[in-house]
Amino acid sequence: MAVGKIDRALVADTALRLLNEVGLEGLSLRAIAKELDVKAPALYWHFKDKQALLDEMATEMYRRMVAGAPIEPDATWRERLLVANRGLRAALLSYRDGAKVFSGSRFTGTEHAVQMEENLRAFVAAGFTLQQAVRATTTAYLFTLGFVTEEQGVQPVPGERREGYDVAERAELLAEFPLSAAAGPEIFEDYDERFEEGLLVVLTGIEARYGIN
Amino acid sequence: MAVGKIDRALVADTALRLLNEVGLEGLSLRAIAKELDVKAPALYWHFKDKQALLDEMATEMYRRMVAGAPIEPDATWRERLLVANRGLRAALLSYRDGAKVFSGSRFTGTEHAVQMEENLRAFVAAGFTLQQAVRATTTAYLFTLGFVTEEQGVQPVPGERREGYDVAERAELLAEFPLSAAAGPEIFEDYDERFEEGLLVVLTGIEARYGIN
DNA sequence: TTGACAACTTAACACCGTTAAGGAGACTCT
DNA sequence: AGAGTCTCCTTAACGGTGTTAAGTTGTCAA
Repeated sequence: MAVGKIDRALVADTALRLLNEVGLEGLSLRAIAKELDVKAPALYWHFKDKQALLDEMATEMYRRMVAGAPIEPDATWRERLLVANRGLRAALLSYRDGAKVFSGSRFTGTEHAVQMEENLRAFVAAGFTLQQAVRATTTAYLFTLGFVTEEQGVQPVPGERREGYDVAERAELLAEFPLSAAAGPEIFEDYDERFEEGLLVVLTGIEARYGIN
Repeated sequence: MAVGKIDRALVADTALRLLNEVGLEGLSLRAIAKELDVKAPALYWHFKDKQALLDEMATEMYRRMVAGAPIEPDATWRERLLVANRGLRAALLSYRDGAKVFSGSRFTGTEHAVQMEENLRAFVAAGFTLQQAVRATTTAYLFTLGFVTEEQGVQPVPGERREGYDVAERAELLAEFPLSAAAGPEIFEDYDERFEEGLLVVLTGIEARYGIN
């Protein structure tokens, strides 16, 4: 594709684009290399192994999430958690298998700490202890990660559904379990609304447990 | 190893045992087959592909979780969520990469619905609508899944730590971000306590949001 | 005794991540 | 200008992967 010079950012960007077409399983170094008009071992000049490339992809996803969901400096802790977690979900959903790539990787560099520091400062200013601030934010973060992981397991890409997740068929199988059968739509549909609801539950819990306005 | 007949349950059990030695990455069909004194293609007689075997493994993990964390028939909804989620975490932690295997798979059969049905019934009896019941339980479930996924990313097996997660080293790198640096132990240590705390936040949120005693 | 079926083996395919060795081109130093 | 060095890439190869096709063995039934 591209003929110019290749660097880490270009590789990561290309890999992210390809990810949406082939999924994590199909994301081989040879496929990425072909997209860059290069042979697979060339990638080893820029990354020590495939995991390092995945780490860079996750970091880039995080960068785009921060850019796509900016937080106002005077936002309350509630607004911060809402914006950050909605933004995280949106960022993960914008790539096939985004949650898997993200949660299996670690950030490169320390860039991500900018946002983290600002958030912690705001929480502490709002009356949280540092410990409470970390626990509150990670509880919400881990819920979001779990949610999207599950969501993408059923719906790899918004709109298309993975086979074997037909709600009607499931209801037949679970005929002896009426409540479980009836719960089908509540488990495999309406992800947007259910995410909001779950996030709200977590925020409500944080407020009630830590007693901050 | 074993010389007698092989069936799905034995394969899944053997694979789970091997999982703890080699991790998900090292869990090849050839390795599993060797453990059973059989060649790899033999496994295709019992499972249509590797994912089907992983599904059976996840189902077996779930069975052991239910057996290891029994719920008293007259337990309150709070007790149910506590026991179920603590039990889930314990079950996932008892296998290397347990959370990844679990969340990447789907249950075989309908056996899991027994427990689900009983839980939903109890929640509805306690005053939840079915929708609220499902949302409450899945919110807690997804938090637990996210938590253990992250936990096992840092600590593949309780006690041993993955490289690159040294808290002191991390604090140096994040010298410009004092709060983030100080948050290190709160992010990478004390998983037991932090899980309890997060779970409590979720339960508190459920109670407050749905207004059930 | 023949035939069918279950449960396996052998051989092979296409693909994977990764390493070793080397080569083309640009840059620097004398 | 020439030699040397460094960057960035290629070619070739290694051992491994999931999976399929075809053939083999043993067991039970008609």
